[in-house]
Order: sequence, then C-alpha cells, then structure tokens
Amino acid sequence: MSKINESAENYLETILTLSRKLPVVRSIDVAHELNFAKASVSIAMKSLRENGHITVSDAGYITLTESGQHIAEMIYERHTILTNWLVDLGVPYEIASSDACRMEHVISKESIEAIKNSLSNN
Amino acid sequence: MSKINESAENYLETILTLSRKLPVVRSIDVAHELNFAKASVSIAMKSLRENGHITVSDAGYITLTESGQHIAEMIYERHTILTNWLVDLGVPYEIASSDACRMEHVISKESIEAIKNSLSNN
DNA sequence: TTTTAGAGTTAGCATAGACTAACTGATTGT
DNA sequence: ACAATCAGTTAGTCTATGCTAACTCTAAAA
Repeated sequence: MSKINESAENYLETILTLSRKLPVVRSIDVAHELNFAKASVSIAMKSLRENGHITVSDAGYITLTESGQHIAEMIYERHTILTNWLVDLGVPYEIASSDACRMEHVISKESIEAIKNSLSNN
Repeated sequence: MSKINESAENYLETILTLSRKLPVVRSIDVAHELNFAKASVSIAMKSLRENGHITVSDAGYITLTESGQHIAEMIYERHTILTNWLVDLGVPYEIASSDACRMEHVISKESIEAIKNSLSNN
C-alpha cells in the first residue's frame, strides 16, 4: 500500500477518467491517452498493482481499488477546481487544463480548499 | 546558453533573493538556503555556468548574467504573484509561499498573466 | 492452418536531480 | 609552523520516469 508520487497520481487520474469514457480500461488505453510507450505504462501498472492502488484482471482490465479510487478522485477534483478557476480568470480551456494537470500534484490541501471556497462564492 | 529546467530556475531564483540579503552569494549560501548538500549545488552551479546563466569569480562569488537575471526575475515575479493570490484567498503565508515555489515552475505565461490581472483589479 | 496484428512484459538505456564520501586548497587559531 | 575548519570539487550511488528493442501469447484474417 501507500507510496505515491506525482506520476502515479497521474496514472490513477487517467484510469479514472478513461473508466468514464470506455467500457473497460487496459494498459494500452492509458498509453494512448498519455502518449506514453506501452512499456512505460506496463511498468507503472505493475507498481500501482504492487502498491494496492489497482487490480488487473486476467483479461488485462484495470480497476481502481478503494485507495486508488480515493487518490484518483482527489486529483481529479483538484484538476477540476484549478481548471475552472483559471477559466474563470479568462485562460483558454486547453491551457487551463494543461496547467491544472501540472499544478494538481504540487498544491497543498489548504490552498486547494481556499480556491474551492472562492469558486463557490464568486 | 539556453537549456533551462525546473531545478535550474529554482537555483537562479535563490541566487537572486540571496543577492538581496547578502553582500555576496557563494555556493555554500545557496546550499544552506535550500538545505541541499554543497556537492549538489556545486554541480548545479557548474551547469548554470556552462549554460551562461551565472558567472563565478575566483573568490567563488556568484553573479547572474543577463539571461540568468532575466529568468530569476521572471520566476521571482511568478512566486510573488502566486503567493499573494493564495494569501488573498486566506492561505497562511508559509503554505502559500511553499506552494508558489512549486507552481511557479509549471504554470503557463497565460495563466500567470491572468492571475496578475485579477490581483490588480480586486 | 499459417500468418499477422494487438497487448503485455522484460531487459537495458538515458536523463534529471538529489545524496555521501573523500579529496584539494585556502584561511584561521594556537 | 601546524592543525583545524571552510568552501568547492569529483566520483560514485540512488530514485524517478521516461524510452526502444525484443520477446510472448492470444486472437483474428487469409
């Protein structure tokens, strides 16, 4: 369990968003989504599996465990908050989203909460 | 010249801020400021020197070149903007500043401009 | 049935960026 | 003068993360 880094967070978030678009999520889907080599994804999935954040069926279908789901949703929420906030400030969606993708892994709980609050009472 | 990465940006920013606090800036001062081993700083300074972002005197005094100064000021401005913005939202200064330190390297020109504008007409 | 394509894995490599240990050279204190 | 300290450097290590090349296995196509 545990042991989470920026890239792992990103993979988990990607698995979550893909699971909303696709009937099943495989390594290859993650690779295509992120434009990574499938070998890189294979290794990352192995590590996520070993750390208990995903399970992988015999058919290669990836499912988030409770901890994986938790992390993925947390990161996804951050992504949404940051993107909305930047878009509100007039930043084009594509740029806002790609900035959010990088900031979501480094911002503190406190700051995210503060932004979230400022969005609700705008 | 050129060739700049997140860690180099951070070193340049640190040299700039130290140069405002200290009569001269040496590698060891940077190491203390960042809590890095002096060997790590030595290697980083070598690279900054080779890329033309700093010069180092015989006595070991570090000076930013034009390009180094330019980058350092840009990052420092981002740091200030991000910190102020978070503090405005109610985030404690220490947290705001440390978040800014990580976000300043990954946010786009467009987003920083947008935040800057929102700060001026608040 | 034989070939081909798709998916996953492993081995080996590269870069970035930190670290410790050990050395050099200069300065300082006794 | 000599030892101790301080600053800088180099060598070698480690982790994180990406990559390509090459292999396996399965399923589909001819």
